[in-house]
Amino acid sequence: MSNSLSEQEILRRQSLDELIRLGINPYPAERFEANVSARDIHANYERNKLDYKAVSLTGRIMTRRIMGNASFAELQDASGRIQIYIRRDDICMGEDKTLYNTVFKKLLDIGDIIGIKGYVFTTQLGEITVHVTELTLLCKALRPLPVVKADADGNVHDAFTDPELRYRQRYVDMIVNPGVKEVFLKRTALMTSMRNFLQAKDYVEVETPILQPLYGGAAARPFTTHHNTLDMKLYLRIANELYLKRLLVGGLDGVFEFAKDFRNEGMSRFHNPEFTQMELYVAYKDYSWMMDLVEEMVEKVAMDLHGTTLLPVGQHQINFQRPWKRMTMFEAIQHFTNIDISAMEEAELRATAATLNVPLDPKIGKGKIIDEIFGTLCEPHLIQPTFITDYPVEMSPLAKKHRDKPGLVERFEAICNGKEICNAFSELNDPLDQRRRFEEQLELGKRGDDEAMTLDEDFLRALEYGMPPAAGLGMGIDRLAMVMTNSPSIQEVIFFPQMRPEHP
RNA sequence: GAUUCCGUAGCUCAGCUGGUAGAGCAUUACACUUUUAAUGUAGGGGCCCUGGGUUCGAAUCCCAGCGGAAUCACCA
Repeated sequence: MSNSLSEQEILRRQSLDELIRLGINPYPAERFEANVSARDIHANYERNKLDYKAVSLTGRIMTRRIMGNASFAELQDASGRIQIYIRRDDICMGEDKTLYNTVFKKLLDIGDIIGIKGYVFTTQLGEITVHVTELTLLCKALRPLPVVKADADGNVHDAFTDPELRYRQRYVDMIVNPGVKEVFLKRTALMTSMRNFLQAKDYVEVETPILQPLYGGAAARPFTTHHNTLDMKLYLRIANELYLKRLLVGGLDGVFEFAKDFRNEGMSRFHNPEFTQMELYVAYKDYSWMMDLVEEMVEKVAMDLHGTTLLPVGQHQINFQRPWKRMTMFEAIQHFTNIDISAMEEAELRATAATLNVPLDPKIGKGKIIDEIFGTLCEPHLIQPTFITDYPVEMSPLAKKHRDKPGLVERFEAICNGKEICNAFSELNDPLDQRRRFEEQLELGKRGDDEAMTLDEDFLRALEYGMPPAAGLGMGIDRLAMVMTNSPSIQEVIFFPQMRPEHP
C-alpha cells in the first residue's frame, strides 16, 4: 500500500467533492428499502410480470455501457447481478439533466453502491432488465475495483487471481469473483446442516474455554499468552476435548461444540494456525456407534448442500453414500503393501519400513512407526470415504483400550480424498489408566517431544468422580468444507487465512 | 526449514542474447436512446518489489533481503 494516490483514486476523490458541491450526500443516512433482489427478478419476472412494475433495488455498479442519452449498467446485490437501463429523460423529467449527464455519466464509477426504483422489462436481445426511473447514490467507492469480464462463451477475462491479493483483500475477492461467496455460503450451510442434525438428536451445543491454563486433548504446540490481572500464563486451546468430557461427568449425555482451535505449527494448504473442529461426545456409546453417526451425518450434509452424495473433488468423484468402507489400520497396510505387520515388534517394524522406503525418525516408537507406514503408503490412496479403525495405543492417550485386541485402542479416522476428516474414540474413562497414560506422555515430553500432552489434574479429578462410557468425535470443518466445495486449499474455505503482515 | 518458480500501469499480462517501457480492460475527453467482453476516435497513467554489485549503460546479468505460490519436511 502506498501513501500516494493513484490517478484513479484522485479522480474518485474529485468526483466525491463534486457530488457534495451539487448537494448530493455520497454517504446518506436515510434508509433505502429494496423490495426485490436480482435473483428474485430473474427467477420470477417472466411468470409474474405485474408484480415487477414498481421495484426498488440496491446494489453495486459492476459494469457500465454508456451510449449518449441512454445507458446500461449491471447492478450486483447479495443475490447476484441484474442489468439496469437508465435513460436521461426518465431520471431527469425537467430541464435540468444534471443527474444523468453529470452525476451518472461522470461522477459515478464502477464499484459505487446505488439504489434504484423502476420497472422490469425485457430488452430486444432478451435480457431481463430494470428500467430506472429514480437513482440514489448510497455509497461512493474511492478505490477502483479490478474489472473482471466474461464473454458470451463464458470465458473470463482479466480474472482477479493473485492468491495474495485475494486472501489479503477477501472483500474484493468476494465482490469480483462470484464463486468465492458461494464457497463460503456452502461452508455455512455445512455447519447449519450439521448443527440441525445434532440438535435433532437432542445433543446440547455448548461453549468451553478458549483461554486455558493447561492445553490438552491433542498433540500440538500451543500459542501462549498472558493474563495481566492473574499474572499467569494462558494458552489458546489446541482442542476442547477435556472440557467437553467434564460436561459428560456433569451429566450432559450429548454435547457438541463448533470450536476454533489454535496450533502453533506449520502452515500449508491443509493447515491454518486457527481452524475449526466440531467435537461431539455422547454418553453410553462406543466408536462403532459413532462410525454409523458420522456416515449418516456427512451423507446428510452432502445431500443438504448439493442434493446428491456424489461430488467432484479434484480429479475424482467421491460418493458419500452410506455405508462407507471400513478396515483396520493393519488391514489397510496389508491391502496396500501385502505385508501383515499386526504381530511385529519394534525392530521388525523398523526393518519393514526400511524395505518399504518409509523414512523414519530413529527416536519414534512402535505406534508411530505403524502410523508412519500407514500415512505414507495407505492414506494418500484412500479417496472414497473410508473408516480406518484400531490404532496403536501409544498414539492415543485419551482413547479406551480395545475390548479384545491388545496394544490397540478403539479409535477410528475417516479418510477422504487422501486426508483425515475426522478422528474418534471410545473415550477412556478409567481414571487410573488415564493417569498412567498422561504419565507416559510426561516421559515423552522429558525426552524432548514438544507435542506430548500435559497432565491435567482437574480433568483426572473429574474422571475420578466417574465419566459414563462415551464415544467422542472431532471433525475437521475446514477439511470437510474443502471436500464439499471442491476447494484445493484451506485458504479457499477460510475467509481470512493467516498471512504474514503486509508491513513488516 | 529445504528446493523450484514468481514480483513490470488500478486489473490480467508481454517485454528475446543488457541500449532506460508495451497490449487489452479500467481511467480521461468527444460521439452515440435497447447495449451486453457495447462501439468509434483521441489522450493520460510506471521508484519495472527493496538494497547492493557487474557494466559506458540494468526491468533484463550476479548477490542479499522482503513478499507470494507450488512441492517436500513438520503437523497422530
